[in-house]
Amino acid sequence: MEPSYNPWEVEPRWQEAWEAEGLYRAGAGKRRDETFVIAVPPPNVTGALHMGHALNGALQDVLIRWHRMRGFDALWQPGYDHAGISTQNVVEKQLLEEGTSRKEIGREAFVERVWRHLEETGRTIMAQYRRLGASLAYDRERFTMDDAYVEAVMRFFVHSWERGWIYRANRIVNWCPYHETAISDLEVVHAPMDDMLTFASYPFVDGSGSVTVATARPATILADVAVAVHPEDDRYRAIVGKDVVVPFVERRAPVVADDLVDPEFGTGALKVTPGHDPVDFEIGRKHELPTLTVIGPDGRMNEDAGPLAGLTQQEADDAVVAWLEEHGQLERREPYRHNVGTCERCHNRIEPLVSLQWWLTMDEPRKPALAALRERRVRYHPESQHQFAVRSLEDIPDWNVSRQLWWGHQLPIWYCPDGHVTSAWPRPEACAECGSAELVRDPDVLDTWFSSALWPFATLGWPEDTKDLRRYYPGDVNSTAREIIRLWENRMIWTGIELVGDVPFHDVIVHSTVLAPDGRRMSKSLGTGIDPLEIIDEHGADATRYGLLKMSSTQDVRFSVGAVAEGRKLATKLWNVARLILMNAEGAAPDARPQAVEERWILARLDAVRAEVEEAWARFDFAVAVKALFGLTFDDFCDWYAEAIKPRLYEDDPDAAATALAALERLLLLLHPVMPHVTEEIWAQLPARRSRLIVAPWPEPDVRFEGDSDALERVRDAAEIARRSGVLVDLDEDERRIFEAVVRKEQLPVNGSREGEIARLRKEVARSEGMLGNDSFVANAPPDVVEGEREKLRRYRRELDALGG
RNA sequence: GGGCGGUUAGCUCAGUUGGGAGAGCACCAGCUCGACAAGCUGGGGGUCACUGGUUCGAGCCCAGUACCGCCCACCA
Repeated sequence: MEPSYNPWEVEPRWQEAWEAEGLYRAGAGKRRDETFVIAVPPPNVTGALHMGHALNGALQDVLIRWHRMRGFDALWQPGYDHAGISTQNVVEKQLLEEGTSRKEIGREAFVERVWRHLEETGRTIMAQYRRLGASLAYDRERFTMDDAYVEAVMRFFVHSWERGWIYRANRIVNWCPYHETAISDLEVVHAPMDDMLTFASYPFVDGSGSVTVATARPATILADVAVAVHPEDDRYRAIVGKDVVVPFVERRAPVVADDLVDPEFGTGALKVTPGHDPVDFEIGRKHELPTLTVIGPDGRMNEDAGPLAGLTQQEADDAVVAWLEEHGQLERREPYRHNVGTCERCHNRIEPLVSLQWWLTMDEPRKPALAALRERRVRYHPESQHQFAVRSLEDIPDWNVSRQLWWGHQLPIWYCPDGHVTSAWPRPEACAECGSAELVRDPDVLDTWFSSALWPFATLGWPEDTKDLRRYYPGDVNSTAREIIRLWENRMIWTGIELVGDVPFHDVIVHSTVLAPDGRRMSKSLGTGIDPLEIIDEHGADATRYGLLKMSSTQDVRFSVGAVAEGRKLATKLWNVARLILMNAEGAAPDARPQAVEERWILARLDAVRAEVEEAWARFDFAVAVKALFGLTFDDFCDWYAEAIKPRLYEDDPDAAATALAALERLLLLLHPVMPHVTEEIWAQLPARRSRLIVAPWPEPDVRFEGDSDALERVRDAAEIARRSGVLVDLDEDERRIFEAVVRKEQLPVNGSREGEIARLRKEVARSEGMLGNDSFVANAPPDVVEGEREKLRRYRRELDALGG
């Protein structure tokens, strides 16, 4: 073996070998009929692997590798999302740099351009997942724009249409003036912004004075249709029902009462602009007010803004403020910091605009999903996220599914010259109502998440009744970030139930958010991002996986290189102890036939940790499993077992060699899901290996040594006492042999003294006797706790006795 | 504003029905002994954020306070 472990040479070699040998494919090494399926959350087709992907990849790979070793027919489905607005954004920026625009080159050329861009630079993440050692079924890569996938999306839309779930409505939506499309609430990011709050007085028509309102956007005064006050607000009770004159446009508008108004804010009187504010839209609807629009899709003032038409909002704000000042209706302006909605892709300010969009009602579709969650047929982990998922479904608003983009799935909606609307796929020959053949397709595309929602089954061939769909659906686990629950997870659940007749998976892991080391969010714009590939390059994939799994326990965790370094240490240690055993076991074959105390003990420990790790994997507690494996390797296997058998290995004891190989084999099996590369590399050098470790059978429970797990404890206690006091307590022959192998005489005692140790033990005895002498404790504490305390007291007394205390 | 989570050693974090306060890193001391100096052995270091409560007993349970973070959100 090489004298030192080199992950940079070993890891890529195994990654290539596993894939070339077909061991990443679905069902590789299967020994039973049950399936285990995870569909990877499809990353953006233009994106690069970030820390969240790496963390999520590591923990999904652990589950996949573990089940593969257990003999399941395991499938980890890879692929990409076309990411409508995000991808369109990338290509539009390129066009801008080239001095042109999507509008200039036209839709067809633009879409072609996107495809070309993807061919050149897209689809890089799966290569990066390979570098992490992620055992995805790369031969099955899918893309949400694949022909077959488009079929599924079209079928889903027409199905929803036929169910009567699709409708078109003029509503106020979040409008991105840069992309010129509606986006959903979930795509809006709120950010603090410094504005001015303008106080303007609106005179009453009857000349009886005026009412003052506060606004952050004076330009929208042009679309005001009312002033609203809270019905309980005594200051304004008298003016409800009066009419005011809207400044600038000098339009007559009523004062209405509505409890949506917050009496605490500003003056307690609100100008009502249904065309440009969601709250006002709602007030307008309740009071049957007209909806006026003065801002266009490009964010500028439109033709209804009269003299201000064509101005930017900033310019229009200034013009209106100037008008107010001139007419003595400007009371004051003050600085005002508040949260405003921005587009999550381009960070431009969102414009609430009234617009005609397609919607999917959620009343019906959510019901079976809610039932599935309540009956725990789908379970979110941790439990707090389950509650959140349920609440999200309970409060779910209708889904705006149309986007005014060019990159995406165009709606299968057709208009005839007479205005009839039909939804069909493929393109119908003629209008169903009037027979006209001059059908025009709706230009809008579907929300990206409309297609993502089908991921667990469209990747398996739905709507065709394929062999894969029958075998691998429903899947088992889905793992994702917290903010994706409403965008993706819940939607997969109700579409799965509706379209395929069953939930797509039974467990949803909501993994931790990895923050930058300083506690801030990792983000490109903040410059706080850490590239997981750089971490892999520096420390190796195994170490990175270990570190990420260790960081997966809490809701938010700061990225710590220390955790990765710990993983690297573990890989090196494992490599070295394997070297010790292999160099001294020539000619031996792995055979667990333990005679000696330390052999029974390590095999019992290996089995205890196997059980512990299985339990942790099963409840998705990755950090606990990884910690147990670290302790097993360092403390139990290397520091005690390997040291104890060293003298026997040097003497070419065949039993020691055979058992050591068997124990090492078991250790490698347990570690493989976390550190696949270093374990496979060692496995390949074991004598009489039967298969690759990646498909080797996971160890069965080993009950032979039950009770032997404590066999070494006496030796460890003796070592402790010896180090503290220099006194060797009574040991039998085997125990003495181990003691002498592990504990070096010249180090005894390092410090402390017999007297000090006796004092320490006497203190412990006093504490223990105090507890046991307390009747309340004996009466109220659980019996096993009391018994445990008695056992401790007996041990302290024994040790005191041995020391002559 | 709402929801969720956090506050334990210098740092990053464990602590599983309430009963000995821990790991890794960092630090200090001593070790080239036939796996490993990316190592080995030992050591120092904590008012478990704060206040009150329940209990024989609280890092853990309850109430409140402070600070931090994430997610969500229609205060113009």
